[in-house]
Amino acid sequence: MARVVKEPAERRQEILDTALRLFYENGYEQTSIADIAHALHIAQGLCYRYFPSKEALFDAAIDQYAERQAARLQQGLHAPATPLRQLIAEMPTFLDTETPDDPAYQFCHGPESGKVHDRLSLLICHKVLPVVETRLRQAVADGELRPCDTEALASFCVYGQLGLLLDTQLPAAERVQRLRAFLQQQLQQLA
Amino acid sequence: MARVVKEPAERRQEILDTALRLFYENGYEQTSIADIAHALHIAQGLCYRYFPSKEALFDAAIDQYAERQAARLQQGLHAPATPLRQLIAEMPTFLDTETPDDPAYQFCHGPESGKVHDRLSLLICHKVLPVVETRLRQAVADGELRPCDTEALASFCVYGQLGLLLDTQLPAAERVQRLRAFLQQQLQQLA
Amino acid sequence: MARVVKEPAERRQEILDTALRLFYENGYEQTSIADIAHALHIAQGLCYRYFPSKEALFDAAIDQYAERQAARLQQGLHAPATPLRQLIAEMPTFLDTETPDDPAYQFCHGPESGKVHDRLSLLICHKVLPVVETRLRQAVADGELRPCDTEALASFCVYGQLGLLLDTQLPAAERVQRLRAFLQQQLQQLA
Amino acid sequence: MARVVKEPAERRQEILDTALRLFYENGYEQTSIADIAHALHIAQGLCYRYFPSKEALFDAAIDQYAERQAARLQQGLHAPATPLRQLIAEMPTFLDTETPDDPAYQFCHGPESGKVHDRLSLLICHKVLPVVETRLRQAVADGELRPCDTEALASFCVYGQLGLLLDTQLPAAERVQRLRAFLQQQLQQLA
DNA sequence: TATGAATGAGCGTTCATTCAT
DNA sequence: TATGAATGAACGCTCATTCAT
Repeated sequence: MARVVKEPAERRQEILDTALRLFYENGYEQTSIADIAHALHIAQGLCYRYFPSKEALFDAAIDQYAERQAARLQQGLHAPATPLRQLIAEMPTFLDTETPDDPAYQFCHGPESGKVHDRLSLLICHKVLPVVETRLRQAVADGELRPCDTEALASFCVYGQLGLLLDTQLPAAERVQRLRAFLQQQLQQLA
Repeated sequence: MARVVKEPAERRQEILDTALRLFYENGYEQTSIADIAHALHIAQGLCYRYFPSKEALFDAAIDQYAERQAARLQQGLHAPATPLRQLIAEMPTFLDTETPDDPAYQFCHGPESGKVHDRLSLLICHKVLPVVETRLRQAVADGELRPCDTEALASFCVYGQLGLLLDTQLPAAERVQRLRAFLQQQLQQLA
Repeated sequence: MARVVKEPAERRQEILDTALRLFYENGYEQTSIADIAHALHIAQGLCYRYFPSKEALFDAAIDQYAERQAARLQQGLHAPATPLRQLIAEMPTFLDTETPDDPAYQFCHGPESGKVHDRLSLLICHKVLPVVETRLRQAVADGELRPCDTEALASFCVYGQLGLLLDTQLPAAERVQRLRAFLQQQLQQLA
Repeated sequence: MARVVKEPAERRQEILDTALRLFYENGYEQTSIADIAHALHIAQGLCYRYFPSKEALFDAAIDQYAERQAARLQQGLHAPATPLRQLIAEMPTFLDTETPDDPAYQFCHGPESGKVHDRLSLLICHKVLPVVETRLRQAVADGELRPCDTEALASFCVYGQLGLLLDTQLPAAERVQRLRAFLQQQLQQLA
């Protein structure tokens, strides 16, 4: 086939993106390196110049995605002089988004392969947890929040969303709205 | 080899138990049907009389385990005339236990293969959620709790624990204690 | 399951009939002993009381069928004082039949699995060949036919039909009719 | 093992040739992909780069062989200005040959596994039939042959040989000779 | 005679990974 | 950097066959 040469960083990213998509849509086991290479129009061997194994590629792909979501949230939370109220209003967005262009959109609305979705959900929560806890601690320091077990509170704020978010029975919009309302109410009681 | 004939129900349960243990200890992919059969001293083919595929065996195994955990919790929650306070005090036990004999003990303290542990955690939460919500609704009806979005509250009570429970840095005992304290405090505010 | 006891001969025949049907419809490899036993509502092990192996069962099944077809033809050919003309008119019936009750009907009109159909066709021809040759030799003795290589003639009369009979493009009725017309014409030239 | 890289077309042909030989000698079921790969000194997996399944490999192998036999006959039949007499004299060669170097030699004289031989015989006849019919139609057009059901005639000329050819009792040379003599005599009557 | 749970060997197939080009 | 033919080990699964009941 026509040999196409690209910048290593670009190639690497291409592979990560396509791998994540396929793993997410079809599951880890049901996605072979051949599938990924085929979708990218590259040779199988090329994947191994960028990642030492399939497992490493998978880990890198979901890790990068989770990292991005955590970074997005961090930006929102650390905007200077943003009150906790704001935090509450924005919290659910780390898992969802209303703009279909956002890669997170796929996460909540696209086709999904249960197992990978589960893992990704937990990984994102895992990375988001310290971000939220830091903000909560700051809120306590600022007097916005009464002193409490901020780690536990962060755990409930972050992981507690999963029950509703993973409930595929409910319309996505409703899940988000109810989460916001609930969180807002709870946090006000802790002020 | 000496041929041992057993009641189908007994054989089936044997396979489920051993399969869950091996999947949990070594991971889904790292556990072959041959491993399971070998551990049971049975022929590989016998597994296929009881489960149509490895995937189906895995699903059945984790499903049964999660179901049992949910049933355990339900018993505790529906003891007649038990106040919500009690509920709070017992909640974390659906994922943990102090008695090493309990199968749940393994879950929190045994060796674990991350991916299966993740899936099992979410599955248990998934099955426990409606149980808790039902109890919360009853609490509202009894005047123990102010009216609120019980579904969201249940989601936070159940899934919210995962952040701390999955934090392998903390000693298991501490995780449970802090969760209880936190939940108790929260629910009292909602009374 | 309810234990049903039958006359050995009857059981054996049941097994042969069902085996032939399944082999014919699904192919030899695609038909397992379990399939046959299941269709008969008997235990797998029972097949092995009547036939030593799957291969033996298959051979017995197609052999019996072919034998029957040959016997049918022989009756027609050896009816006392039947002229060769009659023979010609009846010949194609060894592979086909117009009565749907006849087991041969299935052969030409039912669903079929190519490979078994091929084998069965050749086996029937193989068994029919000597029957036809004997009749041809008698025809020569009776002066109905000029002396010739009766074995070769029988080969062409019997196997020669396969080309048209196996042509699934043509309607079954047409195949038979054309074969009769052609054979009749040919044999008249040899008178 | 030392890795040997070949042109895909060459590899593919190697596999086809060896597969046909082993299938023919030992039968379809008795020949495993491992056997074929072993005989070729290649890895089993390589067979699956060229053929999607064992069945597909088998079909491709016998199909290619039958196609070649049909092509050989076609050349002989369509030599310009060759009279039908010639056709008759050459007909049997589509299934047999006197030169041991010819792959067809193996077919009639080599070791054989009944079932594969049967299938191959019928497949060759199937492919040869239209070739012969075309020639017969031309013969009618040329006035070499009286008008008749050329399709039926072709069927008898081609498939009719099988009875003698498959008669393993007779010496191969005798089968061929008698077939030629018989066909020649028959076709002359149709002139 | 009949059952059906159990065996165990084998097979087709897949696929992560390597390497000659 | 990139290709893709080739490897080879493993694995899921099937199934003819056996045997305790």
